Amino acid sequence: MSATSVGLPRAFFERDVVAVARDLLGAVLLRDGVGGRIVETEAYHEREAASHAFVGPTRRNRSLFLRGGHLYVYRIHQVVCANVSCEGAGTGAGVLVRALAPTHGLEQVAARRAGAPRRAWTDGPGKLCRALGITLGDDGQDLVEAAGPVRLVAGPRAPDAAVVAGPRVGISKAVDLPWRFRLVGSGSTISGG
DNA sequence: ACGATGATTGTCT
DNA sequence: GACAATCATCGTC
Repeated sequence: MSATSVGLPRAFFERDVVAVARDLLGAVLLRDGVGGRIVETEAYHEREAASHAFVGPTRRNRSLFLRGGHLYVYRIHQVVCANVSCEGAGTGAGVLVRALAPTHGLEQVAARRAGAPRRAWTDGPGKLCRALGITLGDDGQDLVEAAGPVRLVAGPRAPDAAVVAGPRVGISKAVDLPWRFRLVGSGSTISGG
């Protein structure tokens, strides 16, 4: 409920997708006031094979090609995951939000993740979407103009010492790119996950 | 119209 | 750590 909550500007997203993925650590993702601090992200770009945008625009991935700052929500297996589009219009690039630390609307989060231990409430891309109530209906929303229920609020910049970069997980192509970023607490062990 | 394919999660060992 | 569930999307016939 801070009066200083500031939505991230368009220019933040219209940059190299890898830089945005790193800088998104610490930002707060909310849906209807429920959400938390982003602690893990991954960058995807149309020029590498692991990206949904690699094959060019399709009905499903079209949001990735919108100019930076739009939401791309897709379904995989039985789950929904959320990205934020980056770079310019026509370029398929986006940051996958892989994990966050709940800070707002804890009751809602707990209710939606009933049955899961607290540590597993929002530690995966599908889990956090369920916890926040993000659905396919949120696909294509513009986060900068905040016309929809999803908001992305700036946080203090994560110090480099607290950021760990490594290979992305859950993919079979372009596995060597170190485009996964995690925010780790002081004293935390760095494990590949 | 048909078949292969996942940017995952939960469960079992 | 390994493995199956499960279905919309996408390319091909």
